[in-house]
Amino acid sequence: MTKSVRKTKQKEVIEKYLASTCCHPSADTVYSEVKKELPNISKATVYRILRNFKEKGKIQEIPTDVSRWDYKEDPHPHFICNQCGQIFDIEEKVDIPEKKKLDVGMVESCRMVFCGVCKTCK
Amino acid sequence: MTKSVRKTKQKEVIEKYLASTCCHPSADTVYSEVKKELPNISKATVYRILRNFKEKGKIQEIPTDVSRWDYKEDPHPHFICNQCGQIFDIEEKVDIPEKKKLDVGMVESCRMVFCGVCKTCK
DNA sequence: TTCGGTGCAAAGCCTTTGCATGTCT
DNA sequence: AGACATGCAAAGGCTTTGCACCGAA
Repeated sequence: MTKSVRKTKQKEVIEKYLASTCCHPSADTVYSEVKKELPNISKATVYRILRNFKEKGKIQEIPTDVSRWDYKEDPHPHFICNQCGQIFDIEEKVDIPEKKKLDVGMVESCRMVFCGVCKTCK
Repeated sequence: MTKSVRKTKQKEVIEKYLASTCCHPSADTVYSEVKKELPNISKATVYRILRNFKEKGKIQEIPTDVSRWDYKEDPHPHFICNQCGQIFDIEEKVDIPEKKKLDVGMVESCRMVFCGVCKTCK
């Protein structure tokens, strides 16, 4: 694993793209988009940088079959539309038991995904 | 996709195993365990049957990197220990917004995974 | 007999890794 | 210069698919 201590064009462009979009891109989408600006970038680099960003807490991974990435530092739930497949951020308060004590142990983090049909599709 | 209308030894043994265990097995674990009783069963069959059970609502898929399977009909949160990797069922009430209306749309289902360190590991 | 289910092997997909080359500091 | 990051291709790991054979109804 890289230590990710140096500034590189690749990191810069990927971070810029993540910050600019609100479409919760997959690694593959990040790759295609960033490739427009850096035609020689490799998929491996995208994966490595996304992993790094995640470890730094700069982005969070949304657990779906295909991992998608969210440019937000604070963890929050997501809503996946069963019809169009789009992913939405949930801004509304929904009792996330961060730092909560459950019987089995202390909750340090929590991933929450809601599924349903979004307004547009309905 | 199979229509899953016939009783087969494979389905029977897999269901029996799922019902008997509380270890949230992965597809691969199901395969190894069931293989003891049905040495000729193939992995493809295990995957097909697990998918069927899920579609029937007989089991639920827990979203992790590797899918694991839970023999329960009612959806409930899970707790994954960061240390030993074990998965626990959360019995305690934690406001699951099933059938709840969010801004983006109507919630039909919800997947919730808590991470932390379990009592035993601590 | 019929058509769904199974086993096997191959293919698919997403992601990671090994290694030589390039490049920040 | 030296450690770290990247690109490329190959390998990995999990899951699905194609196809011929098997077997429940």
